[in-house]
Amino acid sequence: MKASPRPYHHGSLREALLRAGERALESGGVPNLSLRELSRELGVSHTSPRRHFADKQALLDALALHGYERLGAALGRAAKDEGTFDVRLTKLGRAYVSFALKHPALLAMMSEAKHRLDAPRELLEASEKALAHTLAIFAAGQAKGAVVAGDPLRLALVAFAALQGLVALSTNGKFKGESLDDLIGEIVERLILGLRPRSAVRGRGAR
Amino acid sequence: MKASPRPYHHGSLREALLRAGERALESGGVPNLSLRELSRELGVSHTSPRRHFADKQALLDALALHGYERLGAALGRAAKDEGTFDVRLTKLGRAYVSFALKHPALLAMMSEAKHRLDAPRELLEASEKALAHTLAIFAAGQAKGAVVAGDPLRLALVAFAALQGLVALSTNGKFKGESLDDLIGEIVERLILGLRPRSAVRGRGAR
DNA sequence: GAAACAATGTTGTCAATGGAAACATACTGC
DNA sequence: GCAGTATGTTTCCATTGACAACATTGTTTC
Repeated sequence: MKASPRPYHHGSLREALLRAGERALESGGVPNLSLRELSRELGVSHTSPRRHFADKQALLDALALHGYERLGAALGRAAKDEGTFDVRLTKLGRAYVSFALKHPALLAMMSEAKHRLDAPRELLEASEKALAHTLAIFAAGQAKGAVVAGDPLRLALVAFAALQGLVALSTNGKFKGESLDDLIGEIVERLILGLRPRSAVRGRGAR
Repeated sequence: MKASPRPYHHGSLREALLRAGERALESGGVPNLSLRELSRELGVSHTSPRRHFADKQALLDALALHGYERLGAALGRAAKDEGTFDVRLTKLGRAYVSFALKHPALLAMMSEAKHRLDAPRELLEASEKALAHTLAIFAAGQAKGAVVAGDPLRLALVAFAALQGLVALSTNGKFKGESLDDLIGEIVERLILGLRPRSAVRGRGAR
């Protein structure tokens, strides 16, 4: 179990803090994550985390970064360059929701951390990789003529908005008996239909 | 300015706490809202809020409730029974985003509060009223044949997901030069197109 | 191999916070 | 007027994040 045979006092406090921190985060959100409580769990003094993370936010940022790396990897696997646009986008959506269901509190914190004014550059970079996968799917879809023309970034944002909302709903859990799996399918399907190329596109709606 | 001429010690501490609390919330999120800080601002002792709100969460719940009432009213005005389905849905979307831009931290907190396991019943009821407006628009749209058939609740959830995502994006603020106003139009337009009735609907996508 | 050095962890301390109990004051209804 | 209640105060406690000074362990250099 122990990755390192205990090179130092504790061994690998930093990783242990990340593990325990994520556990605490998932069971009660950010306010439930206490540096002192983590220290107690790990059997170290209450200031030792400071050696690895300048403050609580630094630990959260590190957790968020790790989260984005895993999310990016999961989306990357799901969005592999195979199949039609519809299939790829559906798989991407399912992967996103799957991650959200497994790590709801982490994902919420990730989003918060990214939106902070002084968010670390690495975090922003990692979060953009997720969008990059979506972007690639759209570019490929346009090349095949499966998606309406236009700035792929803009279209990806449309899809991203829907996925984000999907996640918000899925974290909610139950929809009065609705099957989440079916709901994902329906949302992505509607999204795909709305993105199909058309001869004439109606006006932009009310102004 | 002062609503009541000062009937008691402070006058209307409860309302003052709500006002000051929302201000604090909008400038720094939940962790920035300190009961003691509020008390200082209002010139009362640090435990007086307890007479009106059992704990910090109770104050947050009250703020969230008030927020949902205002949001519901705004959506209700926007979704008035006039115009086509497209126009109504677009107006609803714009109203939602407008609210999100005016009260970003409040809206985020509202969502959190609603998802808490022990969220007060009133809060859930108030939040469902917002969805109710969307639902009404869909029911009317189906009656006119502007929307594909199906459970209106389910379809409203699809739209709600997209709007929720729209809000998540809009709170972000800037999209590398994209105009938010145009983006709203585009998202709602795509949503509408995807919801149009069709003769044959393709499969649900990858499983 | 020993001394300088850096990395890691500890002890002690502080201010701020949320929360609780006991007490004081101002309004209200009778 | 007077009892009762709503509102606000004073005092106190445990927890938390953060900081400084110190101790210990491992590494590097001669």
